[in-house]
Amino acid sequence: MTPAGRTAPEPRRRARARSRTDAVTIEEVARRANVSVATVSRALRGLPNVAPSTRSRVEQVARELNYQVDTYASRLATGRSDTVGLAVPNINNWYFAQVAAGVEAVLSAAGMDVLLHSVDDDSGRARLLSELSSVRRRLDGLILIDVLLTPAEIRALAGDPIRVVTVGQQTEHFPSVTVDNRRAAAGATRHLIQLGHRRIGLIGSSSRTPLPFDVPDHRRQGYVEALIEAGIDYREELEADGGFSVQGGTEAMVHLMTEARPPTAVFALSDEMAMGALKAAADLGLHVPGDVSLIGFDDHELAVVFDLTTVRQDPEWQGAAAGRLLLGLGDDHPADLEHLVGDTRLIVRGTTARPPAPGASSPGRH
Amino acid sequence: MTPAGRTAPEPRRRARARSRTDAVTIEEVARRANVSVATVSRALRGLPNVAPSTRSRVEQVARELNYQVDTYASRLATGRSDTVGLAVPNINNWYFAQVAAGVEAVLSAAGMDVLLHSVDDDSGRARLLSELSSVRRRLDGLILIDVLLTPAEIRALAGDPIRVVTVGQQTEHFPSVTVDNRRAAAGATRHLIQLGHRRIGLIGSSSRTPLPFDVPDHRRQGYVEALIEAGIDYREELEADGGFSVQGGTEAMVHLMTEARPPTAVFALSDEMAMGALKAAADLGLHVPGDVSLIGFDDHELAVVFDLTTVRQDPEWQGAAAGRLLLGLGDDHPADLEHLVGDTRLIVRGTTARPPAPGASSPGRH
DNA sequence: GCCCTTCGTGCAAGCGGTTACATCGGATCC
DNA sequence: GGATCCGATGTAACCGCTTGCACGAAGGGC
Repeated sequence: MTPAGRTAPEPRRRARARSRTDAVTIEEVARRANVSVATVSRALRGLPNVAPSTRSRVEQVARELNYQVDTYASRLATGRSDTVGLAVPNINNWYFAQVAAGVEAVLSAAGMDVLLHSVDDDSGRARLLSELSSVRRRLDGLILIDVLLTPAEIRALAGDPIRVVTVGQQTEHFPSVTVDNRRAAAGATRHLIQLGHRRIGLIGSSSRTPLPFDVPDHRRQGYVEALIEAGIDYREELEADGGFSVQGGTEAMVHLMTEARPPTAVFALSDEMAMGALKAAADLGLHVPGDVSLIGFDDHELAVVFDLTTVRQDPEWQGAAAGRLLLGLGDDHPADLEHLVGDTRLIVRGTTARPPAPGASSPGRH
Repeated sequence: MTPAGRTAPEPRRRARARSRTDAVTIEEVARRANVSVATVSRALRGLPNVAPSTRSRVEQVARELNYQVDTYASRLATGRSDTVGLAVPNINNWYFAQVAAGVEAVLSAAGMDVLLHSVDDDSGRARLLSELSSVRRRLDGLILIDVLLTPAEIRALAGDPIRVVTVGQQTEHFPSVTVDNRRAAAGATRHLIQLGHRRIGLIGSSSRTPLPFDVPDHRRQGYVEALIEAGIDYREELEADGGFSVQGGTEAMVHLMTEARPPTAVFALSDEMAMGALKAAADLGLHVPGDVSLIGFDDHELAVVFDLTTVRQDPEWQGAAAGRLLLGLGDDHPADLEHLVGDTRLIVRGTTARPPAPGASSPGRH
């Protein structure tokens, strides 16, 4: 009556429909090379203790048969996947695309697979959250570009053997690649101040998420810091939300420049917003920098075309650096927690100049 | 003496160092739910013939234990990977990033993994070639964006169960998503002709690869076609290579406009090249469209900022469409070989106008 | 010449699922 | 009421590769 009481069915061979190409297996290679599968495995992976003659024979056979290891079988057996996830808010954004390119180049050159994971604010974000645990089950590494993590997520990841590197955002838990946004933004703002501007607008992004999004926050801090340092009051009404998009930049600029007392200079926290602002200025009949100065952030490929003054950073390098960091994070290096900081540099072009008139920050137009 | 003659070693349990998190396995779930692993597998995957009460109990246990199937084990067992490769020349390019975004959105919403594979002209391309066979062993699908395939590669892929969809390029072997580049380009050229232009330059890209790269070729064909139709001779000296980059566009424009008899209008085969050309015009002190008209192709996000006349296409839609095509390519649908053609539309903005003077194509400047 | 290493290989036990087939109890049918 | 079905489960054979351990053949040391 117990299941164990059944007569043991004799082993049967099943003619399972091979779903993929009837690819050659390691067994086939072993047979043809007159060795065991173990030897084939060792020979092909360059492990020691394989006679040179045997190795070359196996390699020969493998080549002839066009044998390719089944990565999934291998991954199952080893527990390693040589796959890293690349989580990015949205790849169709200049900055993220650049970073992604850098990451991909380094990682795929190292023979790793890169799993692209778009984490749009809403649904994607929810997905990451829910998939994080499953993700851990198939990834060796994870590169997070400007992706915010909740404390719970951090805890979950930190307890795992998975290697995590963040770009843009920085936490104390994982190695990271960032730039000194605060300082760079302060520098940009100082540039405007030195030109004589006192009413300096800011096109940024109010984090709509409950999580702190470092990048705009830090840049904003730098902006405020430079103002204070120059004895200029920070004015809330000079700040507008551009949502880090071209369109948003246009809207924010229209908003700022149609106020009762518009700024004489505007700092957009990204070049794309700055370009949108340029459009707004044109629409409003304002000359840049004649009527209003404008400075961006990124040194987007097209910034030079707009002759846009900006703060240069090198996102592709950042991505590559993140990739290298991840690769360096061998099982031996127990998370050195390296925090790389990329360069930034003020690039003065043609969209910034002295304010329209001396004392332009006063309401009188004399 | 034969190996088989050895005394069979008794089964031993190995305390293998679990490389990943000691994740809960299906076995653990089975034990706690008092069922067999088979039942767990069936219950969790929603297969029929599982008692509702059993199913919910299993689901409950799985949730409590935070069980996640090991995708690699699953993939090995089923032979399916639910992973598709996304091969693109370089993601840090507006068009490709857009397409990639579309692909990613559709595919990951369908629960598929997207493996990013950059195929830069040189090394990356070589890699694709060599990896193609191995790729087949781990991918269910492959989306090729503007990637050229050699006949050998096509043959290799076509003989496989892998589903392939191409974007941009079109072959008779795989379903594809393209736009009618020839017609769209002819339309753009006609627009210039109708404005009165007779000397129309072209900023394109001479395929440096031995393979035919359809996109620029087709656009160029459309250009030539429109010229001929209007009785205008095609002149080789009015064509310059912009390499589909901003920088290249600038160089090409400089080249064209410093010729003895420069064109009165220029058609750049991509917006990015057009923007580069805009820069060149500015550098040369030429007014657009006063001195020279300019039309692009893409309707890049920033085209509106430049007030650039262009031909709109929707790369993100194309990517999404490719993703859907791939998903629809079920094992049941035996390659319907659908060829989708996306919309294009002339967007007239401010960079095109009548030529500087009637008969501007004549050398005299009266 | 004998014992101990070192090398080169083979054996077979996993890795964690999936699934063909067997089993079993209760509902259905004459 | 007994044969028949059918739905719910369990058993265990894979999937294809990696790897700890065993083992025989040389090579070395004394």
